[in-house]
Amino acid sequence: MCAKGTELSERKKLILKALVEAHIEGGEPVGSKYITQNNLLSCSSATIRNEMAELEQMGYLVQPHTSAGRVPSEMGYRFYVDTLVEQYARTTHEVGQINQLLKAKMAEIDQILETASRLASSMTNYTGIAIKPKASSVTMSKFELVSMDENNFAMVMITSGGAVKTKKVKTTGTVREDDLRRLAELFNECLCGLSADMITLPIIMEMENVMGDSAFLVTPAVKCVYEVMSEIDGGTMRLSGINHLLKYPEYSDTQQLGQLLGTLESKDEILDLVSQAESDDINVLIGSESPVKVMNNSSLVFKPIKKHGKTIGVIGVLGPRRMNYKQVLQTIDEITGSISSMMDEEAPIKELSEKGEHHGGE
Amino acid sequence: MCAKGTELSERKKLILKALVEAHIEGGEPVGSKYITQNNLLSCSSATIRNEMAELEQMGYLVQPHTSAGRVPSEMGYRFYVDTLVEQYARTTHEVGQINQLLKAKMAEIDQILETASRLASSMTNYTGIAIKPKASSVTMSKFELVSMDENNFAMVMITSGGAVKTKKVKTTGTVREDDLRRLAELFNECLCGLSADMITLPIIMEMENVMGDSAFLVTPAVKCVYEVMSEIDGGTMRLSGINHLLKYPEYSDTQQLGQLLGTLESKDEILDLVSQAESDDINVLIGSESPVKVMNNSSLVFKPIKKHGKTIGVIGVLGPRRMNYKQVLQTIDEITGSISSMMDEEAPIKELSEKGEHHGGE
DNA sequence: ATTTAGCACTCGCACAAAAATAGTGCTAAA
DNA sequence: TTTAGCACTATTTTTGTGCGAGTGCTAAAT
Repeated sequence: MCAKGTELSERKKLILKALVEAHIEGGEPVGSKYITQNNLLSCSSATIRNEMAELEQMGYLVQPHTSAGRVPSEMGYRFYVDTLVEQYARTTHEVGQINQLLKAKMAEIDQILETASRLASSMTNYTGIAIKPKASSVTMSKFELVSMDENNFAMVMITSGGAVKTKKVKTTGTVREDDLRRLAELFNECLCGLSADMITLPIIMEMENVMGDSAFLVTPAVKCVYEVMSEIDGGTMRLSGINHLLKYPEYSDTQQLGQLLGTLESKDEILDLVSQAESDDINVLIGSESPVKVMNNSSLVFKPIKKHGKTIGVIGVLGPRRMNYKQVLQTIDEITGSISSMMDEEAPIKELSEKGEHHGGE
Repeated sequence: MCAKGTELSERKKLILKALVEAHIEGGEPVGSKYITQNNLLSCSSATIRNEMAELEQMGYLVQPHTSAGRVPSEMGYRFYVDTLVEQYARTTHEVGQINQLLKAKMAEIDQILETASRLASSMTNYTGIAIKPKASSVTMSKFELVSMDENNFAMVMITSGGAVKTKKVKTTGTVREDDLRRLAELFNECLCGLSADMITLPIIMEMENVMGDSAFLVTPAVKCVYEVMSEIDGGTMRLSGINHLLKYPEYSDTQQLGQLLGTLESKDEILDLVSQAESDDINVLIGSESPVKVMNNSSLVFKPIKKHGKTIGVIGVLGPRRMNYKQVLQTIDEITGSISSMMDEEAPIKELSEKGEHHGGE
């Protein structure tokens, strides 16, 4: 908007920073006096007042009413975050902990995301968000069919992304192992590489044709493929640590909080939000920068997790606008980093063997 | 506790019922006057007052302070619910809707539960709960290994309960199709029917022995089995419609609400709670009847879903103590009923074929 | 003997006035 | 350019008061 650039004197920056942090800490408007007392600014409250007045004119600060202290405006937060992002240093001492926690739970991608979200929440004291974005177009790269009993078989699908999905299929008639093998072959031939909308009726009919007597297997199986594809497409979102929100007075308006939670649960909006804004690095949405109206006094910090260049998930944190950006930025970055690197080296397989052998010795 | 039996006169019952319902409706203490006016009790407020005084002495009512109306005590609610449970009639007109909604989403058990929880929440306006209880002891009934690429294969496991689970396994060396087949055979031979704690080191070593050169495959694969078993064991809980809670003033104490949400998220307590109380039919926990302290002014209504006599999930509703038990009991019963019956007839497979054919015509 | 009417009494709540607080803006001096 | 001091103002907190809802009791009515 009215980005006048870096017209801020060094002292103004210092004051702004101090004020933002004080406000994050306490949640209340902060006055000139407070700053002179607690911070090492070597000037008097009057000076601060002058500066603050200017900062307010420039749009960085807002005062809720005459004779209240100042509160950072959205622009103020934005400035604070931007300068912060440039400079925040990785204090590596927490990384170890993250790694350990994540490794312990290393499993499917969903689990990782869930754990990461929990982790983010508990480390920052805000609400953690884990998102598995919509995959634009899923295709299958391999099918395998496993018989379970006379009327059921399991369908194992490996997606182009390398994920393994399984569905149970109930058939109307009895299934012979033999037919299953043929069907699997057929699927591998005809359906690999096709996205959901490319599986057309003619293809299905042709397959039924080929299967002859066992044509009745085709439709339910294809239906499964459909389902899995759209399921993966759908996207997922998980929250953890909602209770943290309640600690902050800005969410004491139950009306609004209710709306917010409702919006979060319906997930679509957030899902869109996140997939749009993907800047590949940490994103910080402050207040009304978010298109979701109900998040006006909330901030959302999130960062995608990449594997081989593809986004496979997003980890983030939701909290009041006055969230502790310093800590949050750092934490999110570390968590996503840990996951990413862990993804690349892939499962720490050796561990069980060790565990197993040590087991006797302990 | 002090169950003096059915010492309640018919009129007392009527008054109690009227009062409970009035309180559910409005949320505020209800006085003698209100009852004479709105309900068809043919006596004056003074009489009601006398009766209410007695009811209070007996412990069915409580007055928050002198000169406020009465509020049902826990015991009062309990009485109300108990009589209600005997008599509540199934109004079948909503069942159709439930069936439809559930069928549309018919998929894996997790999805069903999730959908059901959502449904319960939206139909009752309270918070829906879906629980997949801890399975006391899972065993595998079949293994299948599917190669993905040189260093990865997928492991498909069919549990004793008939669920299909998949895990991706990364190996340290190259995998030949041949070895996979052998390994699968071996697993089917050695591990079927074993619960997690029965898979001991000697068994693993023996398998490694048999596999010879390809022994390196065994450990990571076994680890997966472990993981899946404990994962299934774990139990799962999902909430939906948390925002509904906020509509009720009893949750306006953000402090307490926060604790409640925290407890809910950690899920263990609720999981235990539910698996303990399993009376196989509808359970109603009113206020402090629940061992979870933080739920003192909440009620929990839930009912297990059975398949072939085994509990595979629990659907419930959480709300304020003054929840609309009539409606909730009914709804939960209908939803669980729908699911159960749907489970038995199993997937409505024909549908896709129809859909497919109509597809061209539309 | 049970129900009803009437009345005095008790709280809590909502509203209003008053006091206290905190922080600003401005002016004048350093 | 910074600082000190002071007047000003809006908010918050405290205090006080009246109103109303609802009870409990007693006495009359059925």
